[in-house]
Amino acid sequence: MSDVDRDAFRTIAAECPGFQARATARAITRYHNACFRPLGLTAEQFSLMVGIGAAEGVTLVELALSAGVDTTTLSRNIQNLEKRGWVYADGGRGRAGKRLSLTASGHHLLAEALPVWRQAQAELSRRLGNDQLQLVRRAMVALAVVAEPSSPTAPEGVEQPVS
Amino acid sequence: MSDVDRDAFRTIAAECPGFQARATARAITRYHNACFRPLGLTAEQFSLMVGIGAAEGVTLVELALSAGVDTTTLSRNIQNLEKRGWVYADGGRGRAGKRLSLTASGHHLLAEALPVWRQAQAELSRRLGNDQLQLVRRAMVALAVVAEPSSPTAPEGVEQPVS
DNA sequence: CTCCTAATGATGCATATACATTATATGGCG
DNA sequence: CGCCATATAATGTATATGCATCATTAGGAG
Repeated sequence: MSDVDRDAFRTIAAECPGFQARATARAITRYHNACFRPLGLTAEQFSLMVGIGAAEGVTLVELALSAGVDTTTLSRNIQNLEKRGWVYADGGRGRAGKRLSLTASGHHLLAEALPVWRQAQAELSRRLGNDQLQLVRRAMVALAVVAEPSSPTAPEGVEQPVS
Repeated sequence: MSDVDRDAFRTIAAECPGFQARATARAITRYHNACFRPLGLTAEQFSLMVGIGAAEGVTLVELALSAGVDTTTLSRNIQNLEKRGWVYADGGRGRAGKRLSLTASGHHLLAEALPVWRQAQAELSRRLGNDQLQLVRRAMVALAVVAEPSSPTAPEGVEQPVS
């Protein structure tokens, strides 16, 4: 192994936005998981329930698109929420789609989780500064957009779905 | 469900940095996975092998710390790389720690993956602009730092490990 | 020299993630 | 009215992730 290789590897480790995106997602997910743990809720479960509460009756496909998650992943995650009685699904296989809504139990739990999220958010804002927190969120939105395979300018070697 | 609740949920969905960090990490990981798929390599496997190649002989604990990943997660991910014959581990249980290095096979694979990564990186830079790409990476580093439980200013309810 | 503490690695369990594939139902066309 | 192409959900398989816990080993105290 030459020094050239080692330097190349160090450069990549320091510059790869994908590596950093994963590391950051892991860190903030651990943070939120710890916050929500007393409620028996994970960060991702909270996000999905918020997404459903924000648009009751949303279909599985719509929610998957807005969350940037594969429909098969969302299918299983929603099944978990259904098992716990927090989410109710109307409809199933077929063109109509599976329409999602919060149960009374789910709505109650989410009401308890809201102040927990607000405190966690306030703490992040205090540590990083509100301007910087908004800036990083918007920057991550922009990065996700250009990384999407459905972006109008796909990289070579990444096939576009024929529509 | 009142309109107040729905608006609150929409605000949270639009403002939560954790949700966006996960969505962005998923998107860019899908992008890199597609790039590395012809090599039989995942984005995370690439990142770990780059981390090992950048500091041969690094211990499992050190690599976990630099990658911001739990040691138990890294333990299993490294086992996967060992099974494939890309990584060699010297030492094991005990205070000495498990020292990691690339095998000849792993080094060869990584050499093939380097130009693939560079092209993917160049494509991202072209789409987002190099300044913006560097900005978002640095912003994510900052977010990860303040979200770490080991941060000097922990949020209430998140215990610090007694050292 | 022996024992014990602490650091380290691995495992059990649960959730999360996505590609490939299968199962199902529906809307439209003949 | 019946069939089928297509949209949708679910499942099989594999990787990734982390907490709680267990297993192992080395370093130090006595």
